[in-house]
Amino acid sequence: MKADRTSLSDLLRVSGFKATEGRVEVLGLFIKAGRPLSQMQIMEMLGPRLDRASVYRILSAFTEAGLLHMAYVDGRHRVYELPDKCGHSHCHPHFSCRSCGMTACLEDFQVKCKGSIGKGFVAERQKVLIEGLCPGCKGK
Amino acid sequence: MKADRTSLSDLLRVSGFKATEGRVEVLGLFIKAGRPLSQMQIMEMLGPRLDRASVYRILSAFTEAGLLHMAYVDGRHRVYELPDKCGHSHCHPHFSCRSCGMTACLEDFQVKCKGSIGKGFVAERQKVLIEGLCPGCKGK
DNA sequence: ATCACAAATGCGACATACTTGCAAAAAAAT
DNA sequence: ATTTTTTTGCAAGTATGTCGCATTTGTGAT
Repeated sequence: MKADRTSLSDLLRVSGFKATEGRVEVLGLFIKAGRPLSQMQIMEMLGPRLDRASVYRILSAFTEAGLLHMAYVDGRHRVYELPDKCGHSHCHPHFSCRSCGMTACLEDFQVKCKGSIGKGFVAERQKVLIEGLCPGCKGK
Repeated sequence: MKADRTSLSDLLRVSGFKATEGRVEVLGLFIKAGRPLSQMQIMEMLGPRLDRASVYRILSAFTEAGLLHMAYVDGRHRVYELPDKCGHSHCHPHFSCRSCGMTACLEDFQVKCKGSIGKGFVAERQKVLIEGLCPGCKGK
């Protein structure tokens, strides 16, 4: 995926947004990182160029527009990601290390569901989080 | 499951806890409720008999000892439950309505995982959350 | 290119969920 | 019953997220 400012701006405008500097930067960050990001991580990468409140607003707006998904909640942090490889009704699972908090997308891991969720319920999305230990924290 | 105070106290002591009144009440609440509970719900049920901070400490301690699981995060609330029907490496999935926030345990819904989470990673627990609409919010 | 308008931002204040330090109280051990 | 250890209540503190409002910034029209 190309991530130059012009194409990012176009993508934003197509999604109904003004292509402001902050939005271009945040969207570019997600594309460049290729992994889930939280507000805090975004702030750390951008420095004080963008206000905390603006980052929150951008994340909410992007999520509502479908440009981002809230991937999972990590402790107290909401973690967002591009909806790459996520269909309408499922999303790839994630791993989270309970020791160091490190997270990763699990691409080679499939989840099969069986059974009914109950009469009258409509399933729209499926979130799977595997908790455990990463290689670094395993030995300790 | 019997839930009289004496057996609750014994269960607590076996788990390495002092059987204080607050702990007995909180554990009894989970057993009687038979559904996931948040700190706020517990406070509402108990009234001012137990301090907010104590409830948080009890929930943390119980979770660390394996008496409870943190089932999922509902908005800003951490929701806990007894580890009934949850093995070491899997846990029954939950449903959450995106409209009204109502949640439920999915007992008749199995999740099978296939594939590797990666070399060196240790999976300890699996959290599955289905998001969608409940019967009440479906029509709107 | 400039202007005017709608929308986004920054800032400060607020809200909420949770945590921590510490003295007092309650279990358990003696 | 007395001592010891753990837990509790209270109050203050921290962290994450939200809101209102004046100011700034894109954008489309001129």
